[in-house]
Amino acid sequence: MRETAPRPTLEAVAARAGVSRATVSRVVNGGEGVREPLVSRVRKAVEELGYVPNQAARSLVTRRYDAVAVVIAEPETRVFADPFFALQLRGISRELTAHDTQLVLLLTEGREDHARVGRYLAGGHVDGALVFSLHLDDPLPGLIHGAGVPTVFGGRPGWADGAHSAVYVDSDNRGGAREAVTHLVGLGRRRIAHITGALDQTSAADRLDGFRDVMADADPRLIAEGDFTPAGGERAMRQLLRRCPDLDAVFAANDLSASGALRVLREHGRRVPEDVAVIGFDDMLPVAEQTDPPLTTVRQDIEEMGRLMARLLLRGRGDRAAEAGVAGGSAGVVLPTTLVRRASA
Amino acid sequence: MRETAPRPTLEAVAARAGVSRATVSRVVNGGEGVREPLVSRVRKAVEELGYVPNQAARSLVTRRYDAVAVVIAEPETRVFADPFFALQLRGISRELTAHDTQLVLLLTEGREDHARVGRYLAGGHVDGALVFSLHLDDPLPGLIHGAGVPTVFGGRPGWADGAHSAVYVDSDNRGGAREAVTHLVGLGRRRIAHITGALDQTSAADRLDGFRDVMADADPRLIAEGDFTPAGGERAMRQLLRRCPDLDAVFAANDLSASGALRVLREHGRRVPEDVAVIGFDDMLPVAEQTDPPLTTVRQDIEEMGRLMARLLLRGRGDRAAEAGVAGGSAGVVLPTTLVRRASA
DNA sequence: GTGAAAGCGCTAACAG
DNA sequence: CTGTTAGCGCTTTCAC
Repeated sequence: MRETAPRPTLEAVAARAGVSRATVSRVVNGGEGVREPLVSRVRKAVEELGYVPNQAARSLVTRRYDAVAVVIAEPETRVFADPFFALQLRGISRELTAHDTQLVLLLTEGREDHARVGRYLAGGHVDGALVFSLHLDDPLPGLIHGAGVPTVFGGRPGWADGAHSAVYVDSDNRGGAREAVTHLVGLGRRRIAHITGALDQTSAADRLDGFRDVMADADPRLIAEGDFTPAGGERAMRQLLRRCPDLDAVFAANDLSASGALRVLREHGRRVPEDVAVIGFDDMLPVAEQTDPPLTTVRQDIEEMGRLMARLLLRGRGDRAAEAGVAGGSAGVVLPTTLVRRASA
Repeated sequence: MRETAPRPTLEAVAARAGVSRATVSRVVNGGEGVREPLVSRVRKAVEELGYVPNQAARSLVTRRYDAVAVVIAEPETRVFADPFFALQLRGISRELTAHDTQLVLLLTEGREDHARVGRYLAGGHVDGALVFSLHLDDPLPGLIHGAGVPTVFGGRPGWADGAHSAVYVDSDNRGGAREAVTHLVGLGRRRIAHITGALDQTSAADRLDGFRDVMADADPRLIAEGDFTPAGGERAMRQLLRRCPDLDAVFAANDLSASGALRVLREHGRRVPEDVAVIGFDDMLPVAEQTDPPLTTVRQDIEEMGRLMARLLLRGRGDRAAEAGVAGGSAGVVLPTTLVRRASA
């Protein structure tokens, strides 16, 4: 990359407008306390020179960056192709933009990247971090902790040890699952199966808990482990049909696995919902509305979660990691879910 | 957001190691020209204090940022849910990471955001920009031009006026389309229709051109405008069936619209590929492999495109916008496509 | 090879 | 209200 063209400095603008650098600085930062003849002279000079403040210099003294990092761990490659993140990112982006704050996306693909991320966060680039902690054993939270940057987590973090406090935003996974299964029971279904998500993620674990809340004494063979993918859903569904051919309903941990399950059910000649009722989770429109039949599912407002994360961080509810040990106890915001009825259950 | 915890400075490390700031700086930046007793003393001090260089201060003097902006315009909301971007981003991210460079994602949702992006790019945050110019009339390229930052475009930019030169990476959209249609012809199909993409994007226009290359004298009613979405594909397919019930093949501008077309064909009792052969574009696995029947399609290596964009920028082939007017002529890299045969054609 | 000193572009007291 | 003066934390000549 070649050098960037030299840009005019405050000094240059000051000279051109015939004022001091301080005055230009004031005008550029809102113009408070500068009288009229000057303010427009300065504005004119800024315009003519195409002056844009150098953020590095500004941050050096203000210690503000007007930027927030979004950290996404991507151990499996599938993660980013998931519309889930796209939606959450959009929510975040919108909220940040409204606050004139930049979004810096940090993707990590493995442990090698952790150090880089830690350096970045500690190196004075951002005012805070939004972190998606995907897996229970993820070392990332610890690193971010060390960087001493205010942080909000997306989804309930996995470390239940209480050693850290954490601000996070999550959906009511357990409650949503409960509602789905209760709905199936209300439909008169008795042999209700569950296809789990990747159980090293809290969302999957919480949905399984919700299933168990309602089906306390369920046949353990009615629970098959999936991984949030259509392929995983297919695998799990085949397993279930083999183990319990008499099942009459399936609650899948997300819409993607539900779509896989639907495919297998069709393959086996089971009618949905007549023979087997199916409920998903997420209400990911491009999936849930396009399946055959359209999917009954538990909706979570993913974009709103993103927006909320950003809002919490910006409002200063972001947890200063350095103090985390002191406070103890987590401060989570849990968003409600709603059951969306379509044709599959 | 609360203040970030105070971090140790070079000064502190120097004091602790009993050397000057200059020496610490040298060690931190590779340790060239510092003798052994000192270098390890400094390393130790760095370690103990948890020192991380302040990038703002560093950039202020070096004028390097070790960061690259990725600018994505998102006029329609659908854009980001598209796996296309996810893949391209991953390619970019991987390449940048390999060069110890940060990825800063800038999402723009409308003209209001343009100024913000311009300021960001000009404000000294990044060494260059990767820009996805989605629409022909997008004002973004101009703005980025003004920021005077090296830039590589994703996809051939729409301004064909030759006023700007531009470095870009694109797929061989026209050639790929040609290959698809030629394949259909080879299959003995004679009434071949085309569902276009959003024609204000060069990729859609180029694919249409490729279609015409082979079907020079095609019945104009065999061309229906789509918009790269499944819904658009459905609409276009209905239109085509109404206008030309005798069609025996469809080339859709992407897999998503092909999936919509398949749905409509099934609805109308047309067998694929027996009655109507269908070919898509992209080879977006989650779509192309899951359709019924699996989709024959033109593959482009999207992730590689992203990687290549980053590589070009990093290698200094990035176009210094300030000089763009001088050079004239565009420097584009066009990646080959390959036809992937599945069941639909 | 190492340290001293200057200065990157900006903001924030502090005078006037 | 406006200008003057110090730095923010770092790299980089330039002497030693």
